[in-house]
Amino acid sequence: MMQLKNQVEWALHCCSVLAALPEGKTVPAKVLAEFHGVPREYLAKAMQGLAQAGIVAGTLGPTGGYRMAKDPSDVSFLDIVEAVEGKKSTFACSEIRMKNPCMTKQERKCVGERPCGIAKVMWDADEAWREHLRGVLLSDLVAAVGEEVPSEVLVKGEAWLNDRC
Amino acid sequence: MMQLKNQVEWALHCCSVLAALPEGKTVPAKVLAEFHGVPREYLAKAMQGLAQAGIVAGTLGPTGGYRMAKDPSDVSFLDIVEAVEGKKSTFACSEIRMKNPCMTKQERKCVGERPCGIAKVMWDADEAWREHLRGVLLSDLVAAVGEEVPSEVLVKGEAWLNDRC
DNA sequence: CCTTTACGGATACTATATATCCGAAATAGA
DNA sequence: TCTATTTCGGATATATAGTATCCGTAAAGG
Ligand code: SF4
Ligand code: SF4
Repeated sequence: MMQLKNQVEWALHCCSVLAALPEGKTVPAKVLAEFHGVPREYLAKAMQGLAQAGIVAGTLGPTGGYRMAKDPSDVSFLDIVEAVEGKKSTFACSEIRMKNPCMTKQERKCVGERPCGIAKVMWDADEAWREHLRGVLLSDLVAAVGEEVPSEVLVKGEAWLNDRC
Repeated sequence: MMQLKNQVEWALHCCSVLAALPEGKTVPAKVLAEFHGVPREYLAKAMQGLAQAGIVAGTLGPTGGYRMAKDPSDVSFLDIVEAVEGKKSTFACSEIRMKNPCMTKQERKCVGERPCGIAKVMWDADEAWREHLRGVLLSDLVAAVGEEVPSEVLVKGEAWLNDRC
């Protein structure tokens, strides 16, 4: 099916929340999970991925939780996606040419050294995908949310968060 | 892991073989599988996908097999990829906003009707990927193979195919 | 008539995604 | 100091999708 894990969607949403937070404030995974209606333990794994990538920072203890580790204008969609999904190409080449029964060992080696037309096209397509995600920043998302979501809803959400962390 | 099925690679290779074939000639799935060193029955499923998409045509009976159903300059990489992989977007949106506990039913509906910033970015990235694959034709691949692969290897492969169909 | 082929459905096996659980270390507050 | 809370990493279980095989049917050629 070639689908991104659902953790990617969650991570993007969580980042958009954290990026809009006042300086110094932290939100624990438990609250983020309840806010988005997703399983706490599994979301925690995604947050750990973001933390390892240096996008968010987790602080321990009561009053602990997550906050942004970078400026939102310095984090791209690609950074977030790759932090939880990994950086592997969508096209896995199994070096099928090497199995061709009508080539000698030497010919296999020769062909194997040359760049492959098929793989190049597929990898370039991946790169076009990444390039598009690289071009959109977390700050853009925050701005879009500010415009698209009614302010009363934003205020209510903020109050809800303040209420539990 | 977000990877294309290996059938995609096989399908691309098979198409590059079929597209280089002399007019009227057909190659059965059994031979294509042996030529690429992949399981026959599973490759057959991919070929059926290509046939359903109208890219190749299968003919029954002895001396039967597959041939191109379209001109190679009229078939894009995207056509082949989508024929075996499907057309679904890599980003599946689970309408997470609807689960937010601090919104009323009415507000959920309102937000749900507006275009979503996150989904739009992800879908646009997919479209950039598709656009790149749309731009490369099967005829381009055939030409590249003709240039990259030593002619003696091509001749040997042709002879190998002639030998069994 | 017999063989070969594509085709479609059913089935088994394997890898990945999804989800949960636990113990350890850190930290804030009583 | 003690307790509660949190992140973190590893281990484990379950569900789903990818991989692979099998079989019966229909069509076509020799
Ligand atoms: S020809 Fe290209 S796509 Fe095929 S196996 Fe080789 S490198 Fe991979
Ligand atoms: S906000 Fe966008 S990405 Fe998130 S659930 Fe809604 S449509 Fe999907």
